Amino acid sequence: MNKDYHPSSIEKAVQSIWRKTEPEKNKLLNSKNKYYVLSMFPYPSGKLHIGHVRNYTIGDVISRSNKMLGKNVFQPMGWDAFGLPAENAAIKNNVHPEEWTKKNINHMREQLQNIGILYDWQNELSTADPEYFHWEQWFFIKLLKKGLVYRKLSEVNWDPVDQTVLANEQVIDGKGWRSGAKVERKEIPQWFLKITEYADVLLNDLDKLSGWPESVKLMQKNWIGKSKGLNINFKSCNNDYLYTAFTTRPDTIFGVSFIAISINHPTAKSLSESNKYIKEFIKKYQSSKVSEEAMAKIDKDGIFTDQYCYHPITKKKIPIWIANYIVDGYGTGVVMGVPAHDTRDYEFANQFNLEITRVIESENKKSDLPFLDQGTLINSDMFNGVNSQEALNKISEYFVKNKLGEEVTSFRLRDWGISRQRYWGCPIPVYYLDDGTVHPVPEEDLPIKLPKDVDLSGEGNPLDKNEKWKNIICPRTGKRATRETDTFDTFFESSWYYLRFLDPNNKDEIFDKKLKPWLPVDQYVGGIEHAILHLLYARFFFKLLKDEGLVDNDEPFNALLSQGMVLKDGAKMSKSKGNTVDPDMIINKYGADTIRFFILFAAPPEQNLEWSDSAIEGGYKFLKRFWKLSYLIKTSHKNEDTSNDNNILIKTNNIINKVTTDIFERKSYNTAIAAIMELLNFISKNFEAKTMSSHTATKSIETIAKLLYPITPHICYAVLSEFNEDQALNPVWPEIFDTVDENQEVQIIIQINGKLRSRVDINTKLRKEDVIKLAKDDSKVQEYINDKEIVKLIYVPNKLINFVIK
RNA sequence: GCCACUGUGGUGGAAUUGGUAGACACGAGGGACUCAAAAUCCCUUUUUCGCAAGAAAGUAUCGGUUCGAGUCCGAUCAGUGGUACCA
Repeated sequence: MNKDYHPSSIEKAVQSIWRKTEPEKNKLLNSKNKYYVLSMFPYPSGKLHIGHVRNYTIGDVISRSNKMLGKNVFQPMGWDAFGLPAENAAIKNNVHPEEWTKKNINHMREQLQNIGILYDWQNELSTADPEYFHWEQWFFIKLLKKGLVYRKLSEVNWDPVDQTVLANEQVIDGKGWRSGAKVERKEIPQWFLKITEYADVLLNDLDKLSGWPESVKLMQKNWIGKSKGLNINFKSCNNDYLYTAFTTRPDTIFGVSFIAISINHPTAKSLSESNKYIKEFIKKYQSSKVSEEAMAKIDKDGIFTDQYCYHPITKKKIPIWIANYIVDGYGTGVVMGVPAHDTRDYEFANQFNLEITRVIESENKKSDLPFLDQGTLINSDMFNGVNSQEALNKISEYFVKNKLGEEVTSFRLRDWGISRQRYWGCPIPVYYLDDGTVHPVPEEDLPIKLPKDVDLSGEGNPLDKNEKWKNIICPRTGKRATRETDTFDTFFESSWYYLRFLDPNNKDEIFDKKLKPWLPVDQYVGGIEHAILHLLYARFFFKLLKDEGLVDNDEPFNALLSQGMVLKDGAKMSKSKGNTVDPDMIINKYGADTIRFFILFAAPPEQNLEWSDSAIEGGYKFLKRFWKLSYLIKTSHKNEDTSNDNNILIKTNNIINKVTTDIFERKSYNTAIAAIMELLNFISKNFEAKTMSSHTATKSIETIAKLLYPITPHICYAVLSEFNEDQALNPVWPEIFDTVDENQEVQIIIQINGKLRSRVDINTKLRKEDVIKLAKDDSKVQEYINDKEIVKLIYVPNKLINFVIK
């Protein structure tokens, strides 16, 4: 054993041993005791960043620790290879997206291997590989035939100069990132998947996910946003047109003082033809970004249409306004304005001097407007004095009975728009005949591959411009036809990759049904930023797969660890912000074990971690001390003094128990590491003071090597191979040692009126009365009690005594 | 704006079920070793007062519940993530 710790040579040697260990052939055919650990696969953006290292180290700790328990662990890795950055790189540096992506993948694979993550590399996949997206296209056609896919007009950010659709990220201050042109909203036909048909089951099945964080489930629940309410019809005063507004608060119906419609509402559009002010208003707000966030933050503006509709009960005339803050896709694009009881309506009404009528009174005292809670109805005709809860029912009944509206269940969730006007994505496998009809590509012609030779200038849609690829002959009729030039949203690929990981090279089917027992994923690990979209889409996709009979479970991910972000300068690390940290430099300087150790020690996995490189040295120092102590124990003369051994084993056992719960149950790696450090310090002191036998020292250092093995596997392999060579490659999780249980003394605290005043050591076997007597006799306590009366006494066994005195 | 989360020493964090706030580290200060440095080791390190024993204050802010609150409740402030075309 070398005296000094040389991580680079140790790590290289150990990694080469791991590589040489033959992967088990057809490992997945045996699913007994299976444990499927999945870390979210990366977008191959070029280099791994610290966020990746954190994610994959956590996944590896879970993998390796469960392997040490004897589980049959599967941990795959692959590449979410389609996406926008590849196209941006192509435009900027004139490299083909495929070439760029492949180069990145090769580099990042090497980086992952340098960190020492134990992946089943034989199951690697890339979503840009036609063998992968073949089955995505195949499945899409099944969904199309089932009627779960449809086309409709939908708004996008349009760059009028580059003649291209922009992602929200590419719109900066309302302008195109490349051209600088003012972005317009434009409606184009797009493909949608009917996720709303699954809204209820996606909501209800959240209850089955006991291994998920409550916060993620809550976010998904709120995102789906199921609400019961009323669609209320407001009849136009000019004609028979009905403005239908959805509300969850029919109890405020008497407070309606205006109707607001979106700038895309048919009425707004038709009025703009004859009214130049309305036309200008619409034009002004058509150039804002298409995002919920932008809409919600926009300064409210509106324009009166000069038209009215009737209040459905009072028949009063209500003005109709066009407002810039009404979202089209949500609800009906019509809002009934109740300023007294809605924040946004209140703001709008104040701005344009519209009537504000309070119709709900708070229970106790008068409260400020807008008043959002429920209460008692006032100014509401026959419903005065009724409370909100009751009024909701009564008013709904009234509306239904008089055919003025209907009860509806509404969801916030919208259908999933899956088409993108981009090159670097999976082609949508349909084509169009000249008569406009849409046809799926026959199964035997799949996969539809991307053409290599494309013009990636940043102007227009490369596939649409590629006449050679686009124009085809219909395989069924022999007529001229054109391919769909849209590609899939990249969330499409990441919605089912966990399935394909089981059988990535299968050329005949999406995966071999014999591998079904490996589902669902036992532990999924990934960033909290995916809490809603990716995880919801993947859950949805899994339900689609189930309905197709391809899988048997309800949910794809049994347990989820949603890891916090690694922030730099207070913000998410991303290439576009230029605040990434390259882990290579740290690995070169300190080794992979140090970076693994540090990243786990720095913060609990679920919390955000603000990166700073100053503290990493501490982890390195610890590993050096671990190495040095191992060396000393290995090489020093035998010591047969066993007098303190029992205490050392008791301490070791405590730490084994602590680390076991921290790693397997709490997933609290920072505290597990702190406990291991504490044990090393303790043993180190005793060993130097020669207060423990060599035999016990060996047992202790071996225990540390095993406890630390999932976290820093290279150094632990090297240490274990010195003490217990059989276990170096496949270590077994340590069990506690036999010890002599001595009478336990424990320190309890004594409080006077809840304030800590003294401590006493007691034997745990003492009776309550004796402990109290001991406490009362304490000199400090006597000083405080003096001749005061003890009003109350709190006794928590082995913890504390609290005297409440007067 | 809305939804979710977070806020504890100079810094990262610990306190697992409401019961000793600051474990374990980083940094800083002092010391040992050395010709010197690096490395290593030892001591101190929440703040204020005090030679000390000790006392008081203290977990973003304000308030509440409780014998007892970092932990529970209400309000406020700040930061982070998401907000449907970044992934």
